[in-house]
Amino acid sequence: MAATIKDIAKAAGVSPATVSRVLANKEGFFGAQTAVRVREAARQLGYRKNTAATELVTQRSHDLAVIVNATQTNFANQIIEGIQATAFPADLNVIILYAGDADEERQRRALTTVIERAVRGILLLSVNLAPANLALLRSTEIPYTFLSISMQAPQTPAITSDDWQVGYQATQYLLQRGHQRIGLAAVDHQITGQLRLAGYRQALMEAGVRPVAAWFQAGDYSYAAGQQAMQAYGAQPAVTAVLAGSDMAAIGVMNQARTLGLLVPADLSVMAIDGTELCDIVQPTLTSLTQSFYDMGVAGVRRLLADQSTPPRETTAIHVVERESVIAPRAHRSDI
Amino acid sequence: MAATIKDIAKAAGVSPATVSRVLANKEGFFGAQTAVRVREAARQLGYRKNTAATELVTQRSHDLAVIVNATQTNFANQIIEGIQATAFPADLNVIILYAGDADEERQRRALTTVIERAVRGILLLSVNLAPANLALLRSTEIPYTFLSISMQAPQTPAITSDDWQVGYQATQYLLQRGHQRIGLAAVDHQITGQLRLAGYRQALMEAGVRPVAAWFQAGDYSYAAGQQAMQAYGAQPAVTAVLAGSDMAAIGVMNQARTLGLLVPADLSVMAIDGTELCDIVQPTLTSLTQSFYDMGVAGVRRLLADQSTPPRETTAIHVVERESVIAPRAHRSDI
DNA sequence: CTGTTAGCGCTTTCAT
DNA sequence: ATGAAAGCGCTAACAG
Repeated sequence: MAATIKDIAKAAGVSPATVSRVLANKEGFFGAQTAVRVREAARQLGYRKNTAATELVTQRSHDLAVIVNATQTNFANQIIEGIQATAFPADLNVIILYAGDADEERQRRALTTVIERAVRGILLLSVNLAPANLALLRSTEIPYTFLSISMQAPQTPAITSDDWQVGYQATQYLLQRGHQRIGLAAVDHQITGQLRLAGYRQALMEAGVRPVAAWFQAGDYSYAAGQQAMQAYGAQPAVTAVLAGSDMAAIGVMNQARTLGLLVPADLSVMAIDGTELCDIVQPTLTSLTQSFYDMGVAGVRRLLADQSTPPRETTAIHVVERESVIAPRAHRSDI
Repeated sequence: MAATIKDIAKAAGVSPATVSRVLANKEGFFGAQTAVRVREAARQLGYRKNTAATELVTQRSHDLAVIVNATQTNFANQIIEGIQATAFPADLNVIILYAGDADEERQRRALTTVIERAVRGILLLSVNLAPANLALLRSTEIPYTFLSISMQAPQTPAITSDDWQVGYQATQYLLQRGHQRIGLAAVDHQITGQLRLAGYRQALMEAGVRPVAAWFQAGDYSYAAGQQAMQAYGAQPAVTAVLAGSDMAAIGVMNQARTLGLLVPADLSVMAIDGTELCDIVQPTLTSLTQSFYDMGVAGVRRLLADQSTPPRETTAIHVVERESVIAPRAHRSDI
């Protein structure tokens, strides 16, 4: 069996309490030579702290849980980096659990695991929690925050981009480039997609463009959803530009367009929402409405650390990054 | 404060021991009606098990730790899926921790965290552990296995592809397609890269081709490394095909080739090692030496669960997936 | 500065 | 089938 503080106490000729104090670095509560003797004994015995015992008595964990959607969104890493960078100096360990976005049972297991561990806080990374699981989460005292997507339920704390503005500003950018017939592809019917759709419609209306139903092709932000949307637009698309719900979806749109014999951006402009490194490695590079994922992670940790009286919804910055996939539309038959 | 089994015991009119037995489902150690009463009381009080207490007394955790390289390799998800799928039925919770590949301090913290929690096993996902941290890991009784990359140190358990075969079979494939002057790009000088290089050289030699030093461009498997390698080959490359150390590196090679005015695969064939979904979404799609990442995850969990007497090194299957980026070389000036 | 004491919440003999 | 009691390894008053 592993060595305990009792063993160290015996070896160093002090009491367990003193060992505890030295090992926990309770400055000023032990003498210098005692410390040396204790630490030496600990080293010799290959002592490892027993976190379970500590947490049991202190009723406090040093862990921050991140629950991630299993359908790995490729921006999760950026958020996690932000989380780590902020948690580390605050002496918090970050533990990550995968949950299925669709799999309610896996969600429940992940939640139960971290709740029973009494973690310091829970960050939910683009996971759509089933109602029962949301209730479970709320039934605890553990602070939590959704990141990247928010829940329909009111008062659910979340840090996201302002998704209405995402739709609005991206569409505005395309309008400025001279597009009028603009498609919106692969955003869902949940709150995130709804807001983006609303912003998109508003931007069109303000420009005097009447949105056409067929310009909107809902989907689940995936590569396949992008492909399907483009398939629906067809080889002679009514739109001259497509705004896609994610980088992957945008790539799906581009590739499908190519399959249909269309050149991007010459025949069709494509704009992505997210702006991860994928935008830089595809050809042509993808112009994007870029989200501040790293900042979401930072803000998420800050919020859990802060007292919970802050407003529940918070947004992080967005901005357009121009790359190669958007140019002015060429004159169309109908425009001549 | 949260309810404990004592509170439930009082509410249900039984002893804490009985509550414990019911809640832990120790079949046959409690009566049917008692169980009902206990469970009802637990529900009413919103009882949550205290994992710290349980682990303290049972000296056993239900957690499996996965330590992941922070430089997020895009195949990590596949491995993690395999881990989850295997751990779940074995009643193990998977917790994931990010460590820096280069950052020794972050590695140490991640390791310490899981060691002090006395997790059931540790899976190291393509992380290159600093020597001191490897020693730390070995000093515990916790079973561990490296996944995807192995350590130089002998007797370090690892589940990887057979990297010599990776280099050998990929090169053989390119030779079969008619290439002779074949580049190897963006593999490192560690054990993984060395083995691939050795396999690559062997395949060339067997085909009667004398490897030229400049055909080998070492790197760190990254996109940038791929770009740099291609930059080194130049606009009139001596090679007709390049085998890249990862999917990202292969994309770096392709894009840089395009920048240099070369068409892939018409002017230059490119083959990737890994075979993740990236290969399918780039244009042209990337022919790859595909690794069985999901299986690595499965095998990793199996090994931790099994007794530790199995041979320390284990390999998973590899195979070539033909896509569009490799064709026969065109006749060269020098060939005419 | 250090030792003594009393648990944290749970499981697990050992009785009954 | 159930209860009493002991204790997992640690921390935190409280004395001194």
